[in-house]
Amino acid sequence: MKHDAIIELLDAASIGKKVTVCGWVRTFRNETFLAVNDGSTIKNLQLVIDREKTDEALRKRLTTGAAICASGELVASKGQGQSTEVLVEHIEVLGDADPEKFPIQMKRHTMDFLREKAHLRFRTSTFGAVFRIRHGMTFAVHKYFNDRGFYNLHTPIITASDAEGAGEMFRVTSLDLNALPKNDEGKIDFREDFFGKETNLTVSGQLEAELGAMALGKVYTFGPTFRAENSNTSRHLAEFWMIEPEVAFADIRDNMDLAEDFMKYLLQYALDHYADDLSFLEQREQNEEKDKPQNERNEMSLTERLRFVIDNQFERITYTQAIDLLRNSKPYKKNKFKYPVEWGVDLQSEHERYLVEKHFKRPVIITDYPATIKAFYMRQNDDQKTVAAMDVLVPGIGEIIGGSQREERLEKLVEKCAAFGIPEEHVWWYLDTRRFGSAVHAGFGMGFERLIMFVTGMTNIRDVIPFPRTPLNAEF
RNA sequence: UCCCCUGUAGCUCAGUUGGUUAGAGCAUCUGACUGUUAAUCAGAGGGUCGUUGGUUCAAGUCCAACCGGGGGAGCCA
Repeated sequence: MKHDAIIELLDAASIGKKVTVCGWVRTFRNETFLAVNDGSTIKNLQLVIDREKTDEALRKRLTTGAAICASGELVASKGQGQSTEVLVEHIEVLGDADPEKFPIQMKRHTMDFLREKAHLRFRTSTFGAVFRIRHGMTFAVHKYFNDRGFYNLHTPIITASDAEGAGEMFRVTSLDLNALPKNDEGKIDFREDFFGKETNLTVSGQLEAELGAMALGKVYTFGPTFRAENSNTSRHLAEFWMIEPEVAFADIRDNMDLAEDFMKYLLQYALDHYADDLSFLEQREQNEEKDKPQNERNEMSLTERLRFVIDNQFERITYTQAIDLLRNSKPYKKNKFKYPVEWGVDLQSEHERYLVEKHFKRPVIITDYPATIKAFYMRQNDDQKTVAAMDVLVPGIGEIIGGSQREERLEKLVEKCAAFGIPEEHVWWYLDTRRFGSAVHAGFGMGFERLIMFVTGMTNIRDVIPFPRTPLNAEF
């Protein structure tokens, strides 16, 4: 069906043309003014319908949610709210939307309600904006890396590697769950399973990405990731998308530089290409915050926050410095923290929030954590106590990036495997990269949905992915 | 998994120390009006108060269990 995208028709340059518009009705005012949206932009196009020339039965079908196709001349609008409009000569209803039953109305809905209508929430301005931006960020991720000589690597989604310790895993099997084959010890005999061994959905593509980096130099993965944790928070999903660059001949400092530059690039890309959507989301956020007490509101607007991150250096401190800073902080001295602040214990949310939101008021990169609280593959520092790990924390969301310089020394890595109880025969292929032509390398994982939260100002991660997967929720 | 909050009309919410026939705005329907911007005006319909059980002369209101939703914590990205 040949038709014009609404985003093209809002431009005065198209005035005078005969145009055809297909889209969904947002409102129908005065039995004359039809606001139509086709997803090409957050803005609606106003169609002006001649009551005299349009029969009543047809007009009655122009209800919120209906799909229509109309043609006519694009003219400069006589009204105030828009620059152009279409004088409709012919209009057809492609799909009716029974107004008694269609749940999406032209007014404010709660995010809760729309989450239960995930199949229809795309029709709202908010979710239209969020998912246009999500697309833009996907594209920008690939563009950023491609422009800098990285290769996109498709790491496996089904994996037999269970050594990463990144969380509970979803099992993948083709066995008949009602008649599981057992071995002599009475345990499930995975030799009879599809792959002949236990397999799961991936919790990270990192280990495989490292293998690629040790030949291609700079690689990145961007794929779905699965965690079977019983997490019920506004920033966790059981199925989410993660970006994992991995770079050979790069140390922790290069890794931090990459993370910071990457984030700034993405935010700038959003500002450059999604100004209309961002300004709507900024307005939405301000409306939401009207009901909140002053101290819970954002000090800066959405676009101000994005610009602030772009224009300012990320704060870089070590874990040890963070501990010192926290122990000298007001809330610590006044006993406001619930959890202890001691060297060797992981930082709690309340501590990270204090550092990022109260003390520095900007993104913070914390490095060099105690080895005991970080993964086996992170490179041991010369102090023997800490590893070259880094977490990037941003206001409102917390950890958006986690990464490290990888342990490239075979003996050290073998020691770590033993210490973490990881059998060498499970990771022989990973260790091989350290046996043959090992080199300094580093990488990180960025939670894509957490990035989208930061860019759009949405406060629940379930509202930045089309169909969220969380405990007890796999509808749609 | 733990802590806190919550469940009343299609939606967003009121509902007093337990007390007649459970309300409002929006949406819907009917009518009016017609250059409107979430149009406006008038009228109408719309409820097993999440479920089950208990206390009571009497439960939307109090208690318990269960189910659903949200926020926070942990785990992490």
